Amino acid sequence: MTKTDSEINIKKVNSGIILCNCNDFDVAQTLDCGQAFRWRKMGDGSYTGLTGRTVCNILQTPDGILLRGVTDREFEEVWYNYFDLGRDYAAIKQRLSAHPVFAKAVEYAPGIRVLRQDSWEALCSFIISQNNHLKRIQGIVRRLCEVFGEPLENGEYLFPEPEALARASLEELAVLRAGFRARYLLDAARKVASGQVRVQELAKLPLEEARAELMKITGVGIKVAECTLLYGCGRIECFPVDVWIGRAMKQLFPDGLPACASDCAGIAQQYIFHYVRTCPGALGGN
DNA sequence: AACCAGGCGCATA
DNA sequence: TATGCGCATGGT
Repeated sequence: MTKTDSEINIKKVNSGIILCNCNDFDVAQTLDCGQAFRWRKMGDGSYTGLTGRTVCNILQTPDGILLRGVTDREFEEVWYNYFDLGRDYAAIKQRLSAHPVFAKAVEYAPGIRVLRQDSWEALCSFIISQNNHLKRIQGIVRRLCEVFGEPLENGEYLFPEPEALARASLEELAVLRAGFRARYLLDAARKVASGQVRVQELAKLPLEEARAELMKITGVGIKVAECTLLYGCGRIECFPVDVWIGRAMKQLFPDGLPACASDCAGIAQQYIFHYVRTCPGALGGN
C-alpha cells in the first residue's frame, strides 16, 4: 500500500480506506473553511465531493478518517495529493505558533489543511467569490456544474470544461444568477480555452508571471489571482488579502506578516481567515 | 427592510 | 498612487 511520510497510517477496509493517526486533518474544518465550494454535507456528517472525475465520500470517525468508495489506486493518484497528505502540517503549525496570534488561530482549528484543487475550478470559484457570500457562491458553483458540466451516472456533475463554457453566450449564463460575474466567467473560459491564458503553466511559472497570466482575464485582480495560485496551483507562498485578512492584518499584525509565516503564508492565511471569520471576539473584542 | 458580501474596473485628482 | 463608486443578486 501507499508509503506516506510522517505517521499517517493507511488501512484498507471493505467500504474504502481509513486514514489513522492523521492528527492534523479535521474533515469539517478543512471542507467548511471557505476554500472549496462543492462538498456536500450528508445526513451522517460525512461529505461527498469530487475532483476531476473522481468521487469520494469522507467521514471523520473515532478510528480515523474514512474515505468511502475509494480504491487504493484513486487514493494514491488523486486523494493523497488533493488533501495535501504529503505535507507535514504538525511542523508548520509548530513553526507558526512562535507568534501568539498564529498560536491562537491554530489552536482554534488545528485540523485545517489547504486543499490542492484543480486550477481551472479554483479560478472560476474565486471569480464567483468576489463581493459575495459563501452560501451564494456554493449555489452558483453548483448550478455552473449542473448546467455546463458532464453528468455522471451517480448523479454527480463534473466541473465544466473551459471549452463548454466558452461556447455559451452571456444570455445562457443568466441561469447561474451570477450577476456581474457572468461576463468575468465567460472571459476566463474563452481565454483559457483559446490558450491565451495557460492554466497548466501556472504551477511552475515564476510567481510574477503567473499572476500576470491570470490578470489578463477581466474580473481577475490580485486577490482572485492569489486565491487561484494558492488553492489551485499549490503555491502556498501566495497570500490572498480579502476584507477579513485586511482587518486581521490591521488589528493583529500591524507590523506586517510575521517572519515565521514567510514560506507558508497561504497556509497561515487560511488559519487566520477561518479564525477571524468564525471565532467570536477574534477581532475587535480585545 | 436596509445593509453588505473571500473584488474589480473605471473615473477622477 | 490613491480614493470612491457602481455593479447583480440575495443572505442575514
